[in-house]
Amino acid sequence: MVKQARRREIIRAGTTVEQMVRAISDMIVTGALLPGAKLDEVSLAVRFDVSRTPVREALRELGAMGLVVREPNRSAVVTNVTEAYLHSMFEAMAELEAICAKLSAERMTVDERRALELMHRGSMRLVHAGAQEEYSAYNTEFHTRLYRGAHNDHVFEMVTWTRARLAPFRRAQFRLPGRLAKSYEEHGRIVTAIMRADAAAAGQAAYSHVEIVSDASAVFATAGKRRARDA
Amino acid sequence: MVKQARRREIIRAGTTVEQMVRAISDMIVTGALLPGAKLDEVSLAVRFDVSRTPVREALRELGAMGLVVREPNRSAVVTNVTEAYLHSMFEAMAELEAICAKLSAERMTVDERRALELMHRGSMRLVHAGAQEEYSAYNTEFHTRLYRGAHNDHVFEMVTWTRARLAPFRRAQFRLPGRLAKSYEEHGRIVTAIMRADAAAAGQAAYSHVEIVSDASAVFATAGKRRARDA
DNA sequence: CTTCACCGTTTTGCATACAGATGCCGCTCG
DNA sequence: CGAGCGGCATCTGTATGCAAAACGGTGAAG
Repeated sequence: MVKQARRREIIRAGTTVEQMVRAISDMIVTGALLPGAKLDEVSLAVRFDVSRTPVREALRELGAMGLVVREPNRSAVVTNVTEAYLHSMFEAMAELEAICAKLSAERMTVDERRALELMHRGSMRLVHAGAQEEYSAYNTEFHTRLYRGAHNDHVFEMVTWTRARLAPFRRAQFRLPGRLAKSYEEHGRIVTAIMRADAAAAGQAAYSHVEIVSDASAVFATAGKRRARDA
Repeated sequence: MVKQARRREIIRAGTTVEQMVRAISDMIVTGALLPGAKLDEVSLAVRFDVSRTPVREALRELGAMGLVVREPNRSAVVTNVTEAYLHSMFEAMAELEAICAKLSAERMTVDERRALELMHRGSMRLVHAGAQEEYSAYNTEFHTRLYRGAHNDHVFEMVTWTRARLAPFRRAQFRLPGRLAKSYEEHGRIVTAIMRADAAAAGQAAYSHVEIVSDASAVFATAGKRRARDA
């Protein structure tokens, strides 16, 4: 503890709360921290080389975002959800994607449309190569472009938030054989509708593109007995 | 400060963080705290009879909810938004209401449908009486029933969150003459569609029921010079 | 008259200390 | 042998103190 104080005088060490929030939420989203994992304040404080005070603030913020669950006098826990809630998130995601696609079809600038189409075409090779990692990156950018193209900041926030909460539960997305090609084809349908400014078609294509999976047994298995409580 | 410690031994005084979050967010939502108002930690600490630590946590949580804006080394400020962002929230609200109405038309139980219709009919008298306060309460319950009737918890969270953020900007809702009757009639259209399980009609009726108003000049006026900065 | 710089005051950010709550483990008693 | 209980270890919740950053006002220079 004294060491810490001394160190702060020399290097500007210690992380800010914002950085911690980012770091922890990244760990949750990427699956480094699985649903059900306990986040005790002291360990985190040591890990980030700060005192418990900023850690607590970060955890509270994560709690407000829904990434962790906090009960009084108990450690924060990476949020685990019931299958019903998971299903509701996927369904909501489909609706949000549909809204974004619809609005994108109506509002994207010429440049945005062109860029979307270009990127989409350019990544066809990833499908043939079966490059899962790279395709996943392309996929993220594709969807982000849709979200931005809607030109509605609040919708953007909602969809980003939902996507983050959903991320821990769909990590193995492109592992299944043929999923890449199917995804790419569905993207193509969305792109076509947007280029035609066909809002209804874009919305439908985007809605059906979201795989509404409520089976998270793999994740639930690792989370163990927490499962029942988070209802 | 010593006084505080002594007092805590006698009465269980001091508010919990959760209570403070509730209290402050209520003040923001009801308009007791106008957009642009500064929330300094010490004043709040005194007001709630706690130290700055829990106040800071409450403010951080409110920040994560979007009700206050926090910049480094600066007081938290009740969120003010640009007209563009305000517009995006209203538009998002319309989309969310449409989703809820659509899903309600598909999924409400018989009891839920009956209760909705009964409440709606029962409050016709409020329109004739011009009872703005009571109508406002009915209105809130009406919409909440729609949100619940969608049977989608994540959508419920999003719509509740959006409504809370929007609340400070539409307080004078039912003041305009004829607005009550118009609102009631629009509700009627939604109810009818839901009773018929006509999802598309319910969605459209709900969408057009949301008045997309992006003129918040009244609120902005009180917020003063903060207005320009919150972009 | 305006603008910029400097210094004291105020306020935030964080570390630390302490009190209360929770959970665990062994002990005792039935 | 099992169930209930007490005490200890651990962890959260909050108060407090200190350092650093921002704000405000005054004065001097242009």
